[in-house]
Amino acid sequence: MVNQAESILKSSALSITSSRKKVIDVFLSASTALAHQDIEKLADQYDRVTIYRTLQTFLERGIIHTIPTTDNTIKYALCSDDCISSGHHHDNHVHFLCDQCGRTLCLDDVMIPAITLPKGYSMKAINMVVNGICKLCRT
Amino acid sequence: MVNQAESILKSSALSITSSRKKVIDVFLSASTALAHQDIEKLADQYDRVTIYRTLQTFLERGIIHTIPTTDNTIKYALCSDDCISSGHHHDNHVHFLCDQCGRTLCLDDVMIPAITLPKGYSMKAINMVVNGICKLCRT
DNA sequence: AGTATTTTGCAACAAAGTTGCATTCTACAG
DNA sequence: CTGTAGAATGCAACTTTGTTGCAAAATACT
Repeated sequence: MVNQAESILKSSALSITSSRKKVIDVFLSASTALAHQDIEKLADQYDRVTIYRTLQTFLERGIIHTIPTTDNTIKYALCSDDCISSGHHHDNHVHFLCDQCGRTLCLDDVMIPAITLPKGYSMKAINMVVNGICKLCRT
Repeated sequence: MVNQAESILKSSALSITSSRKKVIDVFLSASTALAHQDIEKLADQYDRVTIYRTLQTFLERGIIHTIPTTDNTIKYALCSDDCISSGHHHDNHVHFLCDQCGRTLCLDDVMIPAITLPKGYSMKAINMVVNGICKLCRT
């Protein structure tokens, strides 16, 4: 059986190292988007700098993407399969940030509606982030 | 003639100090949203800490609001008049981040469309940020 | 004008992110 | 399977960003 992390690295033409596999595994087993700090803690056998560089590389290759948040933290999440394979990034679902538990979730079923920009503006990417209380915190 | 900065401070029941006036003036004369760093440079006669605290205060009073961005910077922008006066914040226009010049603009004319969240989620705020090339950079 | 209260600046600190370089690891040719 | 070029890692030092406590200064109000 082929490791999922390894196949992701292979399809991005990246060399397979234990730190990279670990970071991908962390994402795969996380149900939410992660801050740098979270990843550092969950992969604490690796150097802080290595995590920075790994995330940087993954961003460039489109393995992960960032989610803008209203607090000052950047969150990272794995791109969905079709997002990776298509080469260029199109992440067109809405993200949800729970004000209570702080988790960032991908609402894969909620698409970002189309908008019309004023004349002269061209769009390369679009992000939609909702703040509120998530399902788990309400029950 | 009454200073615009002073009237903003008065309507928020804040004491009028030169640093606060300066920060508001910086926003008033800026055509774009500003990062903390920008404000620090444009109001560099004041201490770094004072800028932090001033922005904090303005956020609490709803004089300014934050704009989430995909890079790791928070941008601040003045709230529009009706946004301030209504007491509770509703910032329902789209923001634009130019990948070329780095400027963050409020597209006041482009409203955020309504979306439907999955069952169990409640919405408190919503943000929509478009990345691309702005009007000025295209010409 | 005098005074209680708020705001500011300074200093010290904590956290986050970056860079250069020597060492180690990976991929690949032979 | 082994040797090696090139890539990735860890370490140390550093810069930037953000926070906290406290004394001095400024503001609002009597």
